[in-house]
Formats: sequence, C-alpha cells, structure tokens
Amino acid sequence: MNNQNVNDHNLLIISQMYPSVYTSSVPQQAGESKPVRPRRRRKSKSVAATEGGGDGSNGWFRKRKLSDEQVRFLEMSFGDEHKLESERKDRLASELGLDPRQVAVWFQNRRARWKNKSLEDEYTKLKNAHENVVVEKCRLDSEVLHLKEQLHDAEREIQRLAQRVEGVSSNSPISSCVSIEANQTTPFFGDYEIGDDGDGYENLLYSPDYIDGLEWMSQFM
DNA sequence: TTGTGTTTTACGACCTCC
DNA sequence: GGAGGTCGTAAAACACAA
Repeated sequence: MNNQNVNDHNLLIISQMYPSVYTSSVPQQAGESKPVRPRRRRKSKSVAATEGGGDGSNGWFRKRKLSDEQVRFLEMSFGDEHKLESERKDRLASELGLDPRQVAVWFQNRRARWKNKSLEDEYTKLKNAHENVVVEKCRLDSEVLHLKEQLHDAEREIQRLAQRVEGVSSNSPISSCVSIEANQTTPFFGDYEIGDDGDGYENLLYSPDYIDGLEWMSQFM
C-alpha cells in the first residue's frame, strides 16, 4: 500500500467511524438563502477543497462507498418500509455508524432505483401484452379473410343456382309442363329431380305462388 | 493502462403535507 | 415554516473491453 492508499484507507475508516466529521467537511450550503432559479451547478468538491484552504490531496472529499454490511442492513430496512420516518432514520444511523443525512440520502436514491425498476417491469409487461394483442389481431384478421372467402363462394353458388332456375323457367313454361306432362317425372333440371319424392322441389313447379331465383334459394338454404 | 460506460453517493431545487 | 418527499444531475467509484 502506498502513502496515498494508506491515507485513503485511514480516511475511509475515520469517515466511517465519525461520519459527522466527514459530512461536515463536505462543503455545505445549509443556511444559504434559496432565491435561486435557475438551478446552480454544484462546484467540484476538489475545487471546493482547494478554495476552502485544503490542497485536495488528503482525500477527505472523496465519496465514501457504504460497506456491504451497511448496504445489506439498509436493504433489509428498505424491504420493510420504503419511507423513512425520522425516528427510524436516527436509529439506523446510529446502528450503522452513519450520519442520519447519509441514511436519508441512501433511502432517497434507493426509492429512485426502485421506481425505475418498477417502471421497467411495467414497461416489459405492457410490451408483452401488446405483442399478444398484435398476434391475436393477426389471427382474427386471417379468420375474417377466410370467412369472407367462404361467403363469396356461397354467393357465387347461389347466383349459379339462381341462373339455372331462371333459365329453366323461361325455356319451359310451367303451365304447359304441368298440363301436358302432368304425370311425367323425368329428370328435367339437371342435378335436380322434379317429382313428388318429398324433397320439396316439386313445390317449385306445382305451387300456385311461384317465386323466382334468389328468393327461392333463401327459403331453402 | 486507459478510455468509457454504469452504478453509487450526494446535493440543490422544488413540491407537498401537517 | 419545517420536514421529508421527488427529480435531475455531479462526481467518485467501479467494471470491463481494447
């Protein structure tokens, strides 16, 4: 360990044992009036040390990282309750050998980290939900497409059948068909047999209230 | 070793609540 | 009006690739 490291190490121990000494050596603006807006840039602590008469080489202005044990303790406390009432702050400070201000600052920063993490988690959840919705939308779109195709096919089929029916009725007048060939059951409509076999088609020819093409189809489909 | 990005500690400004 | 909160940021400490 060189001199600088020894100094740093000693100062670290001192600052941990006597946090108030450490804290008081950091330039404070407490008591300063706060009329100010816009926000002032803080002085570099090394600059402040130099201005304050120090040479900045003794390292007192260095930021002190909390020990693992202190952090673990603070984390446990944070786990219990995110807010820090002053009694708890003082108790934690004395138990950990820290300045109450350090405990307060640690909680402030910890809350900020927790909030960031929560926002990140929330963002991830929303992103996943959005992806699922997009996938579902694609599925529904393709289903709609498929159903439209089916509908189109059905309409074409209806049209085809209607045209056949209309063609037959114009070429072969029902009256003559009925009067001349009243007892004839010859297949006359191609795929459709005309007769009294109970399929209902005979009604088309023998019904007194004859209806045409699409209307007819709509009754039987 | 050094440049660079990230994390941690600390603070100032401002806000809210009692 | 003071205490304690958030927010934004500085700067030290740290991690790590080149």
